[in-house]
Amino acid sequence: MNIRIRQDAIIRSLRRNGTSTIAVIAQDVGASRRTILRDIAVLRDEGFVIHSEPGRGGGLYLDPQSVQTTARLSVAEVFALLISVASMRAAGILPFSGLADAGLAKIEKALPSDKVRDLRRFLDSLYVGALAPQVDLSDMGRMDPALLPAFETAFLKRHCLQFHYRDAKGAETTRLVEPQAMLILPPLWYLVAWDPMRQEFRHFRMDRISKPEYVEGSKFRRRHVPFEDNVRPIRQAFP
Amino acid sequence: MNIRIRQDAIIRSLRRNGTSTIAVIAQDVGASRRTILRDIAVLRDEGFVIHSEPGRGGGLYLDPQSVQTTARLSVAEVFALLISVASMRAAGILPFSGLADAGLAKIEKALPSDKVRDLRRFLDSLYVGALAPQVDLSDMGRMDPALLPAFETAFLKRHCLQFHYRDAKGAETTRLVEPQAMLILPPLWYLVAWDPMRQEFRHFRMDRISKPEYVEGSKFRRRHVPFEDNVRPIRQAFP
DNA sequence: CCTAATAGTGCCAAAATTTGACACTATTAT
DNA sequence: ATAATAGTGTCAAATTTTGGCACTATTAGG
Repeated sequence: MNIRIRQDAIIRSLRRNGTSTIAVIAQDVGASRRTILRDIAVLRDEGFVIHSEPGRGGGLYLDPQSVQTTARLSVAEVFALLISVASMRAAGILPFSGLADAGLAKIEKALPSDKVRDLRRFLDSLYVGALAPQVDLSDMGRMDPALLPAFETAFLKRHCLQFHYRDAKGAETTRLVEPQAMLILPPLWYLVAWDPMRQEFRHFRMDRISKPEYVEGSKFRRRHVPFEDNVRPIRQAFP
Repeated sequence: MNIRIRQDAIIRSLRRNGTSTIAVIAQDVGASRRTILRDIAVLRDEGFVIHSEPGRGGGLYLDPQSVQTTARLSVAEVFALLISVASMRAAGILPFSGLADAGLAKIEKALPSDKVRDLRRFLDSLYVGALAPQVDLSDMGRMDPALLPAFETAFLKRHCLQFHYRDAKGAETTRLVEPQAMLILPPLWYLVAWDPMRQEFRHFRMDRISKPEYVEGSKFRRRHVPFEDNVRPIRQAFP
């Protein structure tokens, strides 16, 4: 049995029975007494506080406060959580916001120091998404909110996006691009993307995009070109 | 060698070299090509985005956005985060809820399974019954819709905007700025603008702005400075 | 077109790690 | 004194991981 699953079973058994003995746990999870002892040593090492009493009538007891979790979150995930908690608190409707903050503080602290810069850089693409779903204003009139999911997916999975694009002269073409960021300059939304056909970054007005679909497993080599060096000035995006 | 340690070494190697090949990594960490390939499959499974190109001149590239963090959260903290995200989603106002969910799913997965059940049960009863109704979307408010026209004009005509701003401490100042974008983190709106006096980008909470008026014939050139180097982190925008 | 260099997969035997059994020590209640 | 418990050390057996090999697919260059 997978060690992870077995350790989970041990914790479960301890919690269920309150106090337990190694023999009982071994029976419970279907492993030998020796193995359970080894696993418990590991769990203690990982921060679980497991009290024990030797002797007749003795046993094990899991300190309930010591239940912790480790999870590896991507910067994007941390950010999504940040947005969520910050917005809720700002709205004054988040109970336990102190706890949520404490949790997030831990997560942020666990980010390697150079990732703080990454986090800021990531703002680019988030700027966009952060705004996206519910902006319900006459502003938004010019772009179809139904388009957004495909773009979100494309950003996050880093897939190519294919769509129909009607340019300023009304000519319609099919594009296959690698999305880099969303830029919102009310009332227009722009997709900033690498166009591999033309080998350059382009802005696409969202209200001129139709039938988007993301193409899994991009057949184009990814651009690792720093964003800021390659995006054409915003000015040019304005017709 | 321990698989965790080896995977860390692979990530380190990828980050150090930017682009790399399997053969080089294998040399680097002292394992066979086959093993590196297996490890990379696992890393991808765990959320690392590793791009690859076959063929002569091909190789691997670790997407910097997939940088991950490990943090130990107590059950209470996870709980608070769950409430936050679930409430936001229930109210339909959480952007990138997919990401937040993914993050929380990871956290939950790392919790003993009975805890997860407890959390879910509690959450279901909580957000349906208590939280969701409190989220009032009409409260998009906090910002006066009457302000928008002036801002729209400023954006479109690319004029400077002057307004009164009351900061977190209640102090009121007059600002003259060049609007760049609107950042919407419901229910708060932020104006992202270049402040020529202070020579930096600033966030202004819209609900703290009053008496806006645009100044025709801006004497300031519009800034196209990349966001990431100049915008203060969103977090700091929340007092 | 051909060749070299690369990512990726399937298979299997060898290598390494984990597990279980057993013998042991120390502690405690009856 | 005895029974029941936590905990440790050792070693062979069981299981998992690893490396080697043969393979396919893709790409760049000659």
